[in-house]
Amino acid sequence: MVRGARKPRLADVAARAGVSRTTASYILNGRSDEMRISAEAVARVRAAVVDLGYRPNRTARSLRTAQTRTVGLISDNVASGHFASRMLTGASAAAREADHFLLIGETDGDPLVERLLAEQMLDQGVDGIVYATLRHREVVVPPSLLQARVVLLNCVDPASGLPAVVPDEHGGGRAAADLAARAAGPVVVVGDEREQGTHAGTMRLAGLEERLDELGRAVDDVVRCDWTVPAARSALACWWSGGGPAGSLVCMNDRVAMGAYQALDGLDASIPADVAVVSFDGSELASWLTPTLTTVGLPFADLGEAAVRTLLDPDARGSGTQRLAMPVVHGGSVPTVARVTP
Amino acid sequence: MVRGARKPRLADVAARAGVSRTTASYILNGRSDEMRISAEAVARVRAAVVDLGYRPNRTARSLRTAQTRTVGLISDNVASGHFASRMLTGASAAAREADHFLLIGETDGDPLVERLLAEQMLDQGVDGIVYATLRHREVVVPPSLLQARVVLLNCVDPASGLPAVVPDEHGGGRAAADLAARAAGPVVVVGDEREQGTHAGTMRLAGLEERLDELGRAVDDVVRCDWTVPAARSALACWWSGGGPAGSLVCMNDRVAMGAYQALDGLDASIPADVAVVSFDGSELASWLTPTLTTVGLPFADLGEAAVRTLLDPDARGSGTQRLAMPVVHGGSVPTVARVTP
DNA sequence: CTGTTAGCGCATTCAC
DNA sequence: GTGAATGCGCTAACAG
Repeated sequence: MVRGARKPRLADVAARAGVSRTTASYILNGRSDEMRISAEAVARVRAAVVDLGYRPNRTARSLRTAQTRTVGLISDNVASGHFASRMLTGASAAAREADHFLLIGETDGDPLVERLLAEQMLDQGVDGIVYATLRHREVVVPPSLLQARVVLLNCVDPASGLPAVVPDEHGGGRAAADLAARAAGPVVVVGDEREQGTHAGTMRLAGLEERLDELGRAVDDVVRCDWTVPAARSALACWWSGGGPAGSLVCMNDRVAMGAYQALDGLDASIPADVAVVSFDGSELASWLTPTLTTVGLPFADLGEAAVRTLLDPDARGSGTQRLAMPVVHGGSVPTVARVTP
Repeated sequence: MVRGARKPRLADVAARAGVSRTTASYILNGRSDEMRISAEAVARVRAAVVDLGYRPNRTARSLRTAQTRTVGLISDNVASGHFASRMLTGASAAAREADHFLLIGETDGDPLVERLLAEQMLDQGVDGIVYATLRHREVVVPPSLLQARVVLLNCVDPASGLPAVVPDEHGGGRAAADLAARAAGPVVVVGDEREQGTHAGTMRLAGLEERLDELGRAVDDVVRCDWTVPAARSALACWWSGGGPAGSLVCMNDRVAMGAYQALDGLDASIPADVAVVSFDGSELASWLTPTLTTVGLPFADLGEAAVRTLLDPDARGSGTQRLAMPVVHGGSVPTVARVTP
């Protein structure tokens, strides 16, 4: 690149290559074959691009094409979520793969900010918007959003019929059932399934019950408490002192499991010999506990990736709701199943 | 807004208000006074804007002004960091305050991706770039970045002299010393201060030693281990069995502290009666432990906010390195200081 | 196969 | 105080 020169324009490239701007434009947009441009012209243009250090001006291109190659992501609190923020990782990776950029904005749950953000993103001319939530739940997307292509991430809006990408909580519940069933004795759920209006709790519980039933087992009790460490700790300690012991604990998330560990620590029950513990989330916390926690993971990065892919996929209009599998993260909190080794 | 009509342009607004595009433009850009435009014209234009539902086309404006009102944030792994992702929250909030958007991209530490991302952001015409890292450390920013305004976030590049925003680890170390000194007995540091080439460890240790010295105390031992739960657990358990007990433990981060709790759990030492525990990070984990952990917090959201503010502040060219205070998050793991109540 | 031409929507200089 | 004219850099009809 010639130093000190101003930023080269397409016209400069064309001039240096001895072709017209049109020709140069076609070549740079990969339409040289279609337009049957001479190989020689192509070579000259490419050389000129390198010599001049030419980089297309995306703003100008956007003005012309009405496409910005950016996608917006509006969320309540995703970036603040200690674990859910991986949705951003996945989303930004998928965007980059498709030669797009990710614009993010957080509303902190404020509908006013939400509306503002949506309008501004629309003004900015994003090619689409991902509407994400920290917790898996039902939402009503602000009407102003609907001017753009929208994909829901970790939430659903039944009324709108918008495409959504969510974890398969029901399937996760079934997976948890298989894990919990490895231990004998009563299966006890820890955590209120109706926590903060999320879908997660009820769907996990439904899957759990369905699969347990198939296995000839059942949820024997539910210890209702908030999905936090201290709440789970005290609720479970209280429950334990007032009733029979459990064979396995199914915790609504990893923090609840941590609380359960702490409660069990004060009793004479050891994990997994006396009681098995399974939970949901797949956060790093699981690997910090002793024994490590077996947990049905939330595939946040994959969710974010799938959402952006769907958004950018031209023929994914009414693709409905994609439910991504929740992978089991194996730890030491459930008995290992004996395997037949030849 | 008239339904079914195409998106109104400035010309439409001007026509409806009976003025020229120029006049309308001045009014919308707040230059009506400067240009001494009649109040009546202003009112007519504003009314037309509302009637038509006019929204300026930012792409066109950008082409004209060579400003996109977007800032880029390139990081290694910030969005994946369970706690550091709050830098994004702060950064996006600060951007929005300044009527900008935040473009994010993650390199996962790959220099190639980094270069690509930088080039693309430059092409995109961002008004500036925040270069962030998950861990506080030294970096060498890719030269291609230097074409734009750059502010470093949670890292420094001594060679470049680029403005940076980082936590005040040294001050944090001093704060930890005051906390640790509340307990009698040896002060023991847990965690290798040279962990993964971060600045954090050495600076925290330096501040700790400096302040302890002022208090007539000292770091009596250092238990070197990775900054993870299992490493800290086993290292400390081993250290304890091989030497004298400690009066207070200063843990290099909250996970190390969790490991320390686990190690202490297996011994006869209770927190904080027998041993005080202080750590760094201020993550949520601190509130999950029993007793809750006293920790010197990393102000991630503030860091992100300050970085974008600095980037967008026209007269913050060579503002050097801003060190933001690490706020103490008080928990129950150190003895409370007796207070004189009247 | 290549060049001419005309906008995309806006900000701004310069006459009136 | 206002309006006509120009160009930001690019794409894409349309004509040669």
